[in-house]
Amino acid sequence: MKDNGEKLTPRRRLILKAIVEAYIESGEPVGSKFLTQNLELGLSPATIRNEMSALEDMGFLTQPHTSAGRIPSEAGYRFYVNSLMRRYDLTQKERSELSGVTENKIAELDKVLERATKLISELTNYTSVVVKPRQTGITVRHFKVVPLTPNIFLLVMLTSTETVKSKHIHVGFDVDNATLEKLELALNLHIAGKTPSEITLPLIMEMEQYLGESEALVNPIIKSIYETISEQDTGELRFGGVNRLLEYPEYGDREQVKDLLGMLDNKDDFLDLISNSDKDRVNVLIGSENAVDVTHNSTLVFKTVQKDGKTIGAIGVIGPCRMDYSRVIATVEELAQSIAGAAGGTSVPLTNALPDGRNEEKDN
Amino acid sequence: MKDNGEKLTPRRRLILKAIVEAYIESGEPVGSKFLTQNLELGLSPATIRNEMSALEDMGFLTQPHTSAGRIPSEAGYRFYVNSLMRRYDLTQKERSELSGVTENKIAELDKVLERATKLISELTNYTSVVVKPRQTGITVRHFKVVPLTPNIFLLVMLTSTETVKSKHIHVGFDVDNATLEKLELALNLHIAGKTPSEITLPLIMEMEQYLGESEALVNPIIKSIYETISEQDTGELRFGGVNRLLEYPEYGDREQVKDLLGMLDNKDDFLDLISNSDKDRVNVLIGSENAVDVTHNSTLVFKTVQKDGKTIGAIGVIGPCRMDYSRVIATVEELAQSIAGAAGGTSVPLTNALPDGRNEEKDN
DNA sequence: TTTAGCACTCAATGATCGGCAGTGCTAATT
DNA sequence: AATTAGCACTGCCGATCATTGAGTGCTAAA
Repeated sequence: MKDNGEKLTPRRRLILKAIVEAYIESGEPVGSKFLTQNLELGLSPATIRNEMSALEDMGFLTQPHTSAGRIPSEAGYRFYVNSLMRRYDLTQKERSELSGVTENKIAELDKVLERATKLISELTNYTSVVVKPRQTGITVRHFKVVPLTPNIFLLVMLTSTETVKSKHIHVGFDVDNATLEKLELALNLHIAGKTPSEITLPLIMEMEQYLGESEALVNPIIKSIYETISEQDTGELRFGGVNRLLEYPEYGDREQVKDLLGMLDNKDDFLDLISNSDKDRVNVLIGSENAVDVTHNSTLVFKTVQKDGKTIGAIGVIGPCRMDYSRVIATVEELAQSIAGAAGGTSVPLTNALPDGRNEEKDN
Repeated sequence: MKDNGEKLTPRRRLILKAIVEAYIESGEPVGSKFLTQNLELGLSPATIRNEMSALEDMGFLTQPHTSAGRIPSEAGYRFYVNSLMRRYDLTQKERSELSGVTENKIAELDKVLERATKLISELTNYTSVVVKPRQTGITVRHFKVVPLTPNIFLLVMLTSTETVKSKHIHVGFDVDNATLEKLELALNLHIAGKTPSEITLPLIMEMEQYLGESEALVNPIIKSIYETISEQDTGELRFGGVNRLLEYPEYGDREQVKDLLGMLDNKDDFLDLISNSDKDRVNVLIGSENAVDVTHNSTLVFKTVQKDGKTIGAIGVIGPCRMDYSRVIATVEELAQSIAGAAGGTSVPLTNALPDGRNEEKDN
């Protein structure tokens, strides 16, 4: 059971690749007969069987039971993803759909991510996962105050994450517009650009002093600012196309689906996972490689979305280990880049996959 | 097979009620033996059997097969909900949790509804449904313009539905703050309060003229306004606690769950359903009473949320026909009222259920 | 090194068969 | 007239068992 994939004979690579791809497509264990028919080697089933047996010894394949064909083990998928997989070329149509996500320049992240959820799930036919990670050091960059009624006004905040939040502020007395303008000015002067820890008591008192008799405004406003920042801060996890999970026989077990869906509620593990991931490439976590318990029988493919060097989110796909890796990885990568804004133009390399399928090079 | 529920003997009502409640709790067909043990009538199984047979003839019960107990038919549930059910009294704890949804005066509808989704699903242990209906005649009540960079500014719009939307506007040239102030003024003067159909070409041209050399600003803005309004307009359908569906054996069929979840994508039927519903009470749609195909084996309990006489949303629960109606209805109603703002204080009557379970009155 | 041949294994399928929970009917009881 | 005891009947459920067939591992021959 040596797992040294480098020692793999070209022929074995070919066979492994064929098995993984056949299994990905059909979901049925792959037998020697099938391979002789669909692989253009002039080999008999017996030979294939020997090779398959060897691949099993090396840990790349397993047998569900003695008299069935082979299916890839996690190590098998891993080796496939790292070394065998041919990169899927997105069609023109797919490419344009993906870039369409950001087309009309809506810079609001939430909206973009929401569309991304839907699109990626449709294109891959798996359940999509979209994450907005927790963030620290968020500030309100700019304040606007909009009067509504004499004692209600709207506090509009543009945060450092480029999103706009607004809060209704109710106060116990009437406030005139002049006061509100003064308030707006004060907020932009004293509070804008400060992180919560920088908004200190002296600062608040200074504000109150400045506002004079309207100092009662300050308290609800500071509260709203905290709320806004912590809302932003919380992180978010959203799924799309959940019903697609149920298309795959590996999710026949109700419990598993239930647990997976339950992630929506306790999202912390997931957020940690994302924030500890490799920021530069598509991450592929196969089965138990995954740190989150409930996904031990699933594969998670995701990539963080970077903007100006900061992680503003992550998009990905969750599905059975038997997943169309090639297509999924290509799709996730393209979309992540499209969201990041193709401005930089530097093409990020795909995990370890070779670009053109010519993977059966002579080995050692 | 006369379905005339009024003709029901008090004893039969009692038996029907017991069967429905037992079945709701256990999910197993209810037999005569169980009833003699748990119902404090001094009756033998044989007598009960006769009565059950009669109830079946009237269409309130069915038998899954000859040698099983009875389960309620849709008509049975209906009669139960209309005439037999005792209203569930929320505990103090439940009540306070429900009212907590709106407690810190966050008037932003989206946020409230999102919390509602979660809460109602937790309290009832069914999947919750939250709807923001399509709306017509939406206007932007107030505009604010916030400069970001020389050629990007933020257009903040307060709509007639009390939500705040903002769009980044990119323009091909630099705009100074004075122009933006002028723009803001113009928007509030000419566009605020107008529905899309009232924003006519002459009006737009007037705006352009007023802005003079910055007329190029007008087009992207008008586009953003349309977008904002139509986003608001679209309606939204959200589920919460989807995994709870899988707890109930009636959703053992994968296809059914899949279709149900698929509703998230094509939400139109659902939105129609809500907008055609009774606005003043909790709607209970049992199985095929439901117009939407995929819910033919499910029950939908929902109530619209009114504010100032306008329907701003709907909340509800979806689950198997075998549902704890009493509790669900009470929860949905309480929450809908809590969201609407308990201000009015007029208690809306529950469908047709009598308030105190004394339903076994003498009949004709 | 490859391959043909063959015995072997085990999941899946389908038929058979009591057990059992609950019914409907009839006749006896109140 | 209403209720009940008795009893035969029905049909689901689970267990058992035989059959089938795809796929394997091994051995010996090419």
